[in-house]
Amino acid sequence: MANQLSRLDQIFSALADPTRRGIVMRLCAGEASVGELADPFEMALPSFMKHIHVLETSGLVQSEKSGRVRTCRLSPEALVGAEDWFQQQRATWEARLDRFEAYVMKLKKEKEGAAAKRPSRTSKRKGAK
Amino acid sequence: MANQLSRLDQIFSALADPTRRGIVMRLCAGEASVGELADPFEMALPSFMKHIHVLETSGLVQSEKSGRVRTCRLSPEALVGAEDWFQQQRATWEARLDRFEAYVMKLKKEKEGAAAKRPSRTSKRKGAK
DNA sequence: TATATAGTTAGCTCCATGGCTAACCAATTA
DNA sequence: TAATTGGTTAGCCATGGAGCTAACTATATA
Repeated sequence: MANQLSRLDQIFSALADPTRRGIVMRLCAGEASVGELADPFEMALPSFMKHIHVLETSGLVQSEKSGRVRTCRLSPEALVGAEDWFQQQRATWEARLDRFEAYVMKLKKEKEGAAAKRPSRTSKRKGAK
Repeated sequence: MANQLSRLDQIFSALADPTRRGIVMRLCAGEASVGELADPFEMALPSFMKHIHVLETSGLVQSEKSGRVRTCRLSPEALVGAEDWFQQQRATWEARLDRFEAYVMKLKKEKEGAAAKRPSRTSKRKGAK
């Protein structure tokens, strides 16, 4: 029944929608009612509420109702969780780059070792900003 | 015609799928052929190729074919772009928290000012790791 | 040249997503 | 108590995403 999506699945697919990113951005600035949140969007309320619901089940947003107004706030743990994923990827990716750089340096050294015999040729890299 | 999804839409929805996150993680460790990438996944090749294609149009992955083998590599700019989005959210969110904290401090001070008359009560915060 | 390998294309299902309207509570406010 | 406001529920529809099989192309290899 329940498709048992992983937490990251839910967070990323929640953030894949511009309306929902808009909501999250708005909530980063502070809590707000559903009406306030919906105001900037040209969309029927029920449609909008679905977005809120998606954000809630993803764990990005919490809400509570008092009287007839529902107030939403960000729950940043989820956001941070996703951010962590990127940092992990970057870590392994940068580690590899370091190794690659070391490898290139080694190649370069070997080349320079052999360069005494042949005319030298500097290697080129494109787009090194 | 072309639905003109924003770059972030594409990146996040690309990362919303565990197969595709798997591919990205694998590619963080270095380039690989489609076959190598597909190997760990129990999935027909055409289905798998769709994932590769999604990753390519999102800008997360680049590939080139030489002979009959297509080699894929990460293009990290896209990843970094998404990571940036989180950092921006976090920035505004933390700025708010700072302001909030300042506000709480102010309240606290005012309270302490009045505390000479009434018994003091320390405010509590839950989950301050 | 025949066979195997590595992708690719075409085309089909299924169901999740994003939007809508209409009708419906339940608190406020007049 | 009647009307308004703020949200909710139900249900419809169109699109797109993720998977499949079958058949095809192009490059290596025997």
